[in-house]
Amino acid sequence: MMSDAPGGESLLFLTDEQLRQGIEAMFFAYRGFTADPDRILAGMAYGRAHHRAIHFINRAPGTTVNNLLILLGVTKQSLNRVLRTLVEDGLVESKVGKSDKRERHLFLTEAGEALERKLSDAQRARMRAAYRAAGPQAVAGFRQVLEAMMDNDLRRKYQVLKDSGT
Amino acid sequence: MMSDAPGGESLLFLTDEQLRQGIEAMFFAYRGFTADPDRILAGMAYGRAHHRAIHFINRAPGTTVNNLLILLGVTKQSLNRVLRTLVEDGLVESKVGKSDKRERHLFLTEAGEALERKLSDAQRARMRAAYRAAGPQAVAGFRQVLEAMMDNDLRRKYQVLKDSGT
DNA sequence: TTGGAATGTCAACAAGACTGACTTAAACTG
DNA sequence: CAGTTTAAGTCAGTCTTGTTGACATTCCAA
Repeated sequence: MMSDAPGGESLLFLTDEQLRQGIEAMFFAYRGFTADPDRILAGMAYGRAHHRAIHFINRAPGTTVNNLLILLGVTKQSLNRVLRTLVEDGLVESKVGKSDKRERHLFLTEAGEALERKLSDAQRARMRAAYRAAGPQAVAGFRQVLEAMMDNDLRRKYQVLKDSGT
Repeated sequence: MMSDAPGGESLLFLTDEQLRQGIEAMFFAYRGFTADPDRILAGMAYGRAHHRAIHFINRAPGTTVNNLLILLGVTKQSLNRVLRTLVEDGLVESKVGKSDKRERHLFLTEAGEALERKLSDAQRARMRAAYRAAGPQAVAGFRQVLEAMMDNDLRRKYQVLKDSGT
């Protein structure tokens, strides 16, 4: 296993203690990462699940229900509960597919876009501050490690989203 | 801190699109981060909450309930349920404080340590693989951005843990 | 010494995930 | 065309993990 190159840098930073610190950093940072949107949503009848749905519908407008639940990694029953309230409240629109009428394509309404903006403004502000504080080189490393940490199938989906955004 | 060289890289990488990619990377990576322990715990009657408790009790043996719930960011009632099952199952020992009898000091039993090892071995293996794939420089950046993303009070607690481990 | 603060426990409830079984409609296939 | 598969949605029930509220015990300070 262990490519134990003697004296190399690659040994030093891979002690159990270093790895443990990375794990804890990940845990605490994720709390910060979700804190601002959570606060905004706490007032309304929504939670993190709604945020995630809104985020990805905004990111890939017209996406199907099936697509979305794979991306989110939840069951359709779980997603459906969330989606139903969002449609009822007029934040999301669900349109029957043109070529395949079994599919429902999802879009944000204006109200949905407004909430999306509010949530992602808050989250981006924190991200921006962290990026600023750490500097460009750190950001590149951050992204590299995160990508390496993903499961293979999710990494592929992430890449697709990334490229579609450019 | 900022090194805001005009026209430099530090402007370019802060577009909304770049920030959005960082947000999504964080989301997908966290899924990978928790996947292995989740799989292990799925078989037993435990979940992520138990993992977190076990992790931090191992990290700071003798810690009090109050300490732990601040670290975990949950209510004492929520933590208590988890703790109770762990004590009942003989993974955690709870000792009444000597100087202050209101406090309970928490320790892992041998069985608790065994489970801790199993869980953290899996999580560290993924972390190690990600670190290896990304390289030492990327790891430094990763850690910097994560620390900058934490809330202030959590960052302080994280630092204390980090120093105690060395 | 007494009243408030801190620590932890018990009970009840809500959000959000899960599985399993089922329906409807549309698309595909032999 | 009949039969199967796929996409979406629903209903019911369970589990984990979070919440509030009420309460007991212990400590400390006025």
